Parts: sequence; structure tokens; C-alpha cells
Amino acid sequence: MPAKIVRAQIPRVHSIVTCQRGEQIYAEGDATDKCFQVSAGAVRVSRVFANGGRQVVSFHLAGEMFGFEAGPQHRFFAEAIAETRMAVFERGPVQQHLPELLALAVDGMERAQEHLVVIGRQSAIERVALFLTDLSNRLGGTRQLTLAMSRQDIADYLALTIETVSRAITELRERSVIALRHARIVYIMNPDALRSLCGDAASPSEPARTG
Amino acid sequence: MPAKIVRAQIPRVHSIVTCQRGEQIYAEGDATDKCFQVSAGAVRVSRVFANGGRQVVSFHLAGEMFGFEAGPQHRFFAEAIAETRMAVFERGPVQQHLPELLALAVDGMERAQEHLVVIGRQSAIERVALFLTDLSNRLGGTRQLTLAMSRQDIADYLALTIETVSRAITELRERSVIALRHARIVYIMNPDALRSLCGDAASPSEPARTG
DNA sequence: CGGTTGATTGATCGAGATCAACGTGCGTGG
DNA sequence: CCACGCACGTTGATCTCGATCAATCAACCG
Repeated sequence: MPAKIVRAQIPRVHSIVTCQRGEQIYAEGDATDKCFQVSAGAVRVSRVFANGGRQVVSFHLAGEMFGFEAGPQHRFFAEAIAETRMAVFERGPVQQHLPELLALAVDGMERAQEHLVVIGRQSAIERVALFLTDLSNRLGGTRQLTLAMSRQDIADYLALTIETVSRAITELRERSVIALRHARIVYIMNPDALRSLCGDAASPSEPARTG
Repeated sequence: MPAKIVRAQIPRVHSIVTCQRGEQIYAEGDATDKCFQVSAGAVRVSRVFANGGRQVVSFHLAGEMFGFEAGPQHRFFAEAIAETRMAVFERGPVQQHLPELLALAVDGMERAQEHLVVIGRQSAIERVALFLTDLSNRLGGTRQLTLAMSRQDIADYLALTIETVSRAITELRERSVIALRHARIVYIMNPDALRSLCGDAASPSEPARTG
């Protein structure tokens, strides 16, 4: 699971926008003329299928950038999953900052590759354990996680169903690895146990950040 | 499934090397001081697990580059899956070519994301159909494919077992979508049928290349 | 309060994994 | 040139994890 997150410092912010929970930021096919940096809230990047299924490719939390793509059109949907404030960068000026963009793209590649390995080879409980571990790392190593996303979002990210995610969380709770104050507020009681449940693919903890 | 492949033109080749089938090019943990461009043969990039399992992240065919990563150490293994000739680039001089590197990284990100969606949401036969379609596109749209990789490699790439891959291929053969001259030589009899079996996620055909 | 949305729990089903033979080339040495 | 051996691939039988179908429960809000 990815742990490092690029937080590039790119000047010349075009504007700051606020999105409501559920609001679309861009759609598949939209022009890739901007990219974004979350300042508060959380964003979901996903593909939606004809049959209503969805694969979430990434979540983006405060400080993280998204929306940068190679082609002229977006290949995914981006939506706010909570009330979200973002800085918007015009693509043109941003092109001047090649080193930052490169770091961003490489980071995106690595995160997608790690995600791929998890989806391809880990069991349901390993995916959920890894998800919580990753989220904890991204939130600065905190043991109390406030999940911005619903169970459905988590399921779509981990390529599971909502029921399977729920059962995995229940099992973690029964094993006293985590505790729930609320369905969306997770307390990691035993970080070592959680990490050992991640199977291989476990990123040791890595609080390092770029940017 | 990814279709576009960056074939960057980066001068200053350090050297040309030849690897035998099965030979390791780099290992997880090795320094990321070089990157490579295949001139003939094929390369497999994968992660190996403690339990012997493997997830193939990508295959690289003639013209394609690989081995570029952000951190100081490789996160995957790269091996030749056939006798392979490659150009080797030193990382230092390559850093001068930011636009090419950016294209490379973005392409890698997009390929990994598409792969992720396939692994996460497609059925076994859809994955295999997509794999063959993608390979055909990468080989220039030819209908006769010579597979450089074994069934095990394909299975590890698609996050399936060798048996499931074999059954999917048999089904495609029974439906007269493909024909096999040899286990490694596939003839696509009905490209439209093959594409329609790819489910969503089907890249229309896209013979476009960068570089 | 009841209504609504999101999460959990339970019962059953099924695609693909696993376990186990069986084929088929293909290279090597007699 | 053929027999043997081995690696790779296919096919079959069974099992299992997670999907699906179906209630039930918990928060939140009018």
C-alpha cells in the first residue's frame, strides 16, 4: 500500500473552490486543463461501469494533488466525498514546473502499482487492514482515524463488496485490533497486530513525505 | 487495459546488454541508477511474496522503457522472459530529459491504473480477452500473436491461476474467437468478438504511440 | 416519534482456487 | 531415428472465499 505522498509546492494558484459532499469535480472525457490540490476534505477518483459497478482508483486527502493526466481527456471521475476545499491550477502555467510534475506522476505510478498488487494478491481482511494502515500513515500516523469515505467507497477502492468490508471490520474489532466509536471513527488499538494482518505488501510505516 | 506506450527518444545510451531467458535484470532493493529500453525480447516486472506468490505489474516489449522509479531502490523485480536485448541508460544524464521522463511516468501511472481497474472489476474471461487485445495492439495490431510469456506469467499478470487462464483460452478457442497453432502462438479469428468479450474497460483499439 | 440512509449480520450461491491427473511438445542421448 | 525425460499446458473434481440476496439495526433528522 502506498505511503509516500507528494505534496508539491506549485505557485500561481488560479483559484480556491469549495465542493459539497457528492459533487463532481470532473468527469471521464472532460478536458484535462486543470489539476487540484486538496486543502480540506477528501476526493474520490474512480471509474464507473455500465452495470453500475465502480472501481475507485485513489482517494486524495488534505495536501494531496490529483487530476494530472497525460491525454487531453480525463479517464476517470473525480468527486468530493465530503465538503472539500481545493486549490485549482491551470495546466498551462503548471507545465513550467517539470520536476514537481515528474515527482507527482512517479508517485501516482507507484501508488497505482502498489494498489494493483494489493487488489491482485491480498485477501479481504488483508486489504482492509492495509487500507487502515495506509490511511493512518497518510493522516500523520494518528491512531484515531476519521474516515471521510463510506463503506461503499472503501469497498469500491479495495475491489470488495460493502458486506465483505463490514465483516472484515467486525473481525478486526472482535480481535481487539481496532475499536469503533462510530462507524466512521476508527481507533487503532493494536497497530502491530494491524500491520501483521497486512500480509506481505505491508509498508513498514514510512512517515516520509515529499514536498 | 493500457494501450498507449511511451517510446521516448533519449540519447546517450550507456550500453547495450543481452539477457538470457529467466535472467534477472534488477531485484527489489537494488539501486535505481539505470533504466532500460527493450530492443528485442520481453521483460517481466513483478513482486514476489513470501509464500511464493507473484504479481506481475507489467510486461515490456520491444521499444518500451522500464525501470524508472522515484525512490533510491527498486520496488519490484525485473526479469527477461525471453532472450532480450536492451539499451541501458544511466540515471544521471537521463535526468536532463524531464519532458520525456514525465511522459514515461504518466504513461506508467495510466497503465497501472487501467490494470488496476481490470484486476479489480473484470471476470477471468474478460481479463484474458483484454490481455490478448492489448497485446495485439502493442504488437502493432497484428492478428497473429506470439506470446513471449508462459501461462504462469499471464496468470500472475492477470491475478488468476494458470488453470483459470488455460480454461479461458480454451473457451475462447471453443467459441472460435481465437485459434492456437501452438500454446504460445495465438491467432485472433474474430477481433470484434474478442473486443466485445472485454466488457467495459475495453480500449477501442488505439494504435497511437508517444515518442 | 416515524422515515430515511448507511452499516451490520445472516443464509446461500458461485466464480475461481486448489488438488490431481493427464497430454503434448521438445531436446537429449542411445 | 526413436525412446526417454522433463517442462509446460490442459482438463477434471472439489472446495472456499467473497458475492449476492435478505433482514435487521443504528444514527440522524424532519
